[in-house]
Amino acid sequence: MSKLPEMLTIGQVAERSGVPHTALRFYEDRGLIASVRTAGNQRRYQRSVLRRLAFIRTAQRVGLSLEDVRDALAQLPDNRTPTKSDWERLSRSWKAELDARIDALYRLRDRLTGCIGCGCLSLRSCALQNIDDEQASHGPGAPQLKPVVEGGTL
Amino acid sequence: MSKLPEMLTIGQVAERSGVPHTALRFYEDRGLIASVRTAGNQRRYQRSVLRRLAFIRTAQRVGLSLEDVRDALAQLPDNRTPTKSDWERLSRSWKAELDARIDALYRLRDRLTGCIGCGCLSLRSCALQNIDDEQASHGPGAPQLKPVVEGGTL
DNA sequence: GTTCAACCTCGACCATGCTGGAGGTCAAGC
DNA sequence: GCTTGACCTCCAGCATGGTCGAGGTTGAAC
Repeated sequence: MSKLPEMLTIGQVAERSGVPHTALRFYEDRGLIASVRTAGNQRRYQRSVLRRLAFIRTAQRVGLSLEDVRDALAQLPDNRTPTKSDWERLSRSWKAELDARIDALYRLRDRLTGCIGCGCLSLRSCALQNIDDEQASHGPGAPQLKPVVEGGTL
Repeated sequence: MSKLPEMLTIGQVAERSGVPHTALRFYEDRGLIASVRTAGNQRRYQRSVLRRLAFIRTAQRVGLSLEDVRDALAQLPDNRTPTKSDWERLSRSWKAELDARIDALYRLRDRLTGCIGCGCLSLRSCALQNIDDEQASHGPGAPQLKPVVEGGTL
């Protein structure tokens, strides 16, 4: 019957998670993880931080920003075990994001693959031709976008 | 029978591609696109640059770095129409990269989704528990990685 | 009670992927 | 031949996602 939660030091978290201590402080700064402090001002982490970190790192590997991750994790309670509905909310919002990214990747890959099939020497009818659709809402810059990819060479 | 290739100015490329001229110079600097110069030192682009740009932007949106893109595009010839085998090489290398990313996204999503199913109140048997595998080779930092996610709260 | 690794803060610095401005040149239209 | 917008180079700056080091404190072991 452990009443004391057995907190982890930053060094232990770094070692166990594989995340450098510098990054741990950085994540804390950005609100992705939390710690409590000892009387001497040292960080102590709940074990649950390890799972959060695994989450963060995995999400980053697939191209999500720390801000995305922070927003998602913000839906989970800091101080209690997440309920099923906590999970459902997080999961739903992530799923949409992940689905969108998977979809974009598929389209990119399939277009490329399609180009092998079509030979791509005459691109006028090639699937790649319409790839431009993708940038319609891409960041700042010139307004947009007469779809002007004519047949020719890449 | 057009003998003159009808080159585009940087402003035209910016407008048609939606990529700001500042970014175009940046990409050229990094070797992702090429231009020729007029007698007066102004850039002129082949129309094919539009397709390269569409490619670059789409790839970026799915999380590939400019370096990745540059390496991939480097396999295409600058000065002639790509042959089928040029395309096949590019396509193969990209496909592997994209497949890997799609896979990572699927696993992340499915694990999350799986957690709804399992309730995730007792995580000891949850798929998320093993998510740590993913970071085994993740960048610099502490060596690695006793797999220490115990049952508990996220 | 001293030692010494591990911890703290703060600020500088790095890479990537750009944007924006200064100061000057080019080129097409009148 | 002059105007004017589009172009040029170079360099500073910004956001993100960190790392590194200086200078000081903590805490567990001896």
